[in-house]
Amino acid sequence: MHPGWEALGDPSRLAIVHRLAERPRAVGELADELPISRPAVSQHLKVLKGAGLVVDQAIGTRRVYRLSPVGLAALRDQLDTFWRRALDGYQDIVGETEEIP
Amino acid sequence: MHPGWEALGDPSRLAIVHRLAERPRAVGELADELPISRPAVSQHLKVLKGAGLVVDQAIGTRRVYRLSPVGLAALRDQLDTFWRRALDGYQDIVGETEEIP
DNA sequence: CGCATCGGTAAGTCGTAGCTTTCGTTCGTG
DNA sequence: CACGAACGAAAGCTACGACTTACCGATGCG
Repeated sequence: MHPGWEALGDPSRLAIVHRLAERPRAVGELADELPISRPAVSQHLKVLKGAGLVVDQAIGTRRVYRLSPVGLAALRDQLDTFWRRALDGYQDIVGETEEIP
Repeated sequence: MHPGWEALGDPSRLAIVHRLAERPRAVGELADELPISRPAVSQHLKVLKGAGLVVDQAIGTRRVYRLSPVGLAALRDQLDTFWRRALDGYQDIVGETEEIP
């Protein structure tokens, strides 16, 4: 639903991803560690879930969130494509400087 | 100077990166293809440059921008780390379901 | 030299994303 | 069954970022 890159663009959401990379956590657990309120964390998790970067699991009254490998892999692959194309362009600049002295 | 993830968070900047992935382009060239004005493109390029995602090269009156491999690799590696940690967490959930029946 | 092209900077406007507070709902527990 | 814990949803406020127009410096060309 959400573009994915915009999800990681926000500092608070990136911080959440960092915490979830260590281990899965509940909403309140994240809110305790971050300088924002718990509803704010919920809103961010909603965006991250919409982008397919996290998945949630209900355990009693708590909701445990964890990173989603598929969503992260999609962004990583796209970034990897950019990186490869950037290398190709870097080859060009070397070739040009030799051809146009 | 800029966090890097916020740079790719904006749709216009992501579009610029997409174009630069095809081939290096000048500022006006990008502005013609995008639905925003040329100064807006300049501002976005400034952010991307601050994040180390692009490098510029003056050719006459024109300024040609191209993707920077190092900046992109940094983000890709960090995303790859997230992905690997996500896979580890996925292993845990399988183990738990077997241990707590 | 003027003149045009190309691009960065400054100033100002406007929308929206992020946050908070409040409320409603679900689930576990005594 | 009543109470508390945990979370999501709604409403409202505010600050910031993305855009625009206008201006100015630098380079190339006749």
